[in-house]
Amino acid sequence: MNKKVESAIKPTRTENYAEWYQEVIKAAELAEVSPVRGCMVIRPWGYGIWENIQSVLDGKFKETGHQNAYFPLFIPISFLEKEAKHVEGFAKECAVVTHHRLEVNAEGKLVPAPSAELDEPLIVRPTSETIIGEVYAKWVQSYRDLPLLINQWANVVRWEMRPRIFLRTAEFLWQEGHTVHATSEEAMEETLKMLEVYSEFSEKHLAIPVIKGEKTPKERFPGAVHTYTIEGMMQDRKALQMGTSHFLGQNFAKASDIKFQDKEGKMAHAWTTSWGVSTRLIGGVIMAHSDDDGLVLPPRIAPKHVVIIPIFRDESEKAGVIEYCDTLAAELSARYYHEGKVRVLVDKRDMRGGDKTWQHIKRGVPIRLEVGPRDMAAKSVFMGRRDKTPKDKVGVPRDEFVNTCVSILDEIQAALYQKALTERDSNMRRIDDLKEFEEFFTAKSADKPEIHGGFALCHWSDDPRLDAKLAELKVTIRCVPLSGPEESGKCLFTGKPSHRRAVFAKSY
RNA sequence: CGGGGUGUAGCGCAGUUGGCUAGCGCGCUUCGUUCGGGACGAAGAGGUCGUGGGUUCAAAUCCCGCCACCCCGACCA
Repeated sequence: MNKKVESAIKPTRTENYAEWYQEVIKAAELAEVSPVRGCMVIRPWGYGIWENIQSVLDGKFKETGHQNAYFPLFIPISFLEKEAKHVEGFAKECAVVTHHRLEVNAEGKLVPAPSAELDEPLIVRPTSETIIGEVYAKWVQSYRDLPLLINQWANVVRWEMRPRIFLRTAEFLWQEGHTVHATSEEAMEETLKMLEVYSEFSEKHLAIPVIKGEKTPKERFPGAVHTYTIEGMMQDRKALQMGTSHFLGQNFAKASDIKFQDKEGKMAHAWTTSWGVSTRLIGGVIMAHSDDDGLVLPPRIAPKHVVIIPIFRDESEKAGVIEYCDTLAAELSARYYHEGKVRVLVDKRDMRGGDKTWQHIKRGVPIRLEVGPRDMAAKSVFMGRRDKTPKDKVGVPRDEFVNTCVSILDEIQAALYQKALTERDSNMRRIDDLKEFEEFFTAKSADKPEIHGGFALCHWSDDPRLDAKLAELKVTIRCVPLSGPEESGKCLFTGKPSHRRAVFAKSY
């Protein structure tokens, strides 16, 4: 009986990472492609993760003094035109609304009515700096109106040429914070404060270690003075930009004419910031933690923490087992776990236990309990943890499980973070030699590249030779880490003096 | 948007030198046997072959257009 261990997801990560990613999404019922080009349908399990992300972040935004508001989906084209770099950055990926009515033509087809053409076309927001700026200009009159600290939860549209579910879709969900300040210092403080909120959220809730850093001028948000980022490493060792926070200086304040009168009665343009994270985070969670049996969810954002699977032979056993499970579920649901309660599902669906179990494995539920007549008699539960192998299950006294459930969830959370951190750190290194750099980022088999590379910390300079080499290796500068110590060195590519290392990686 | 690939049942695929009523596996429904486990047997349900045109006695199959998805680029959260 030499049964080969088969993975629930095929292909595996090492066989074909890109395909594995999509299979996990399918198997876990997170999302699917929609009938609309480039857009995804987020299924209940995937949306449940987003709701948890939202609820935690929303709490943090409010703790840091922000309020939610909502601004229009449509933006007049002329608004976008106000900031030159901003136009350049977004114009080529904008959806444009040109008409406000349809009519039936001679062939019986619905077409935009020529008589209903808009005087000024509207774009569907790719981001809201310009429309919000326009409104803020009216709201901000005096230094007493500042700071203005607002966030909005919204959908945005960027007409992407190459969509990938959660990572890059034409429409996606996000939050965008937009703040206005009286001084440059205050705006910068806000920018970095929100970067810190993101980084803490990523590490504590998503269990993904991140590097906080500043984007180089080439990678900056269109119109920003400084763009900060958190960069996480996925299991294929590529970097994922998981959140950004922008110090916009006075660029947008000038473009939208956000002015205020200071204490001395002088007029001045304000200083603004913007910051956001999106449903891309779900893609990050998938790629950072999942294995060849499917999704693995950090408990703190899992839609369900515990799934109880009742096991019974026939109808005569059913009622008793279900009751035992319901009572257990009620007790567990009364326990506090961080921001809320323990989220429990009793899976009573009429289907085979094995199928059910595998489904929950593939969906990444942190703890599975299988409960049958024998467990009832022994006052115990049979527990499987998603951070262990599917066969690794243990019997635990029922009451002990109720009492330790919350700490087990914390254990799983910590284990996932630790694993991701170890993985990240073992694939991150300082490189001071160009040859080593090239080897680091070159796959051994060119036709079917294996998982390789990682984060390279290198000295650098702004130079065309560097750009050419990076383009050749398909590597980008992810950021210049904020915590990076000043140290003198030489640019890897030009030999010019450098005083700080940047993170180099392939990326999504 | 450039290069390559794919579109046949819910999913995975075969059929594609044009030719009977379009097939297989998984899944689904019902019944039975099993069952601390992704079971087995039997009987069923389910398809205008991505879409629009063309060629032909005859098109899933050949030709042209379009659309969508996947992969590799360029761009980006």
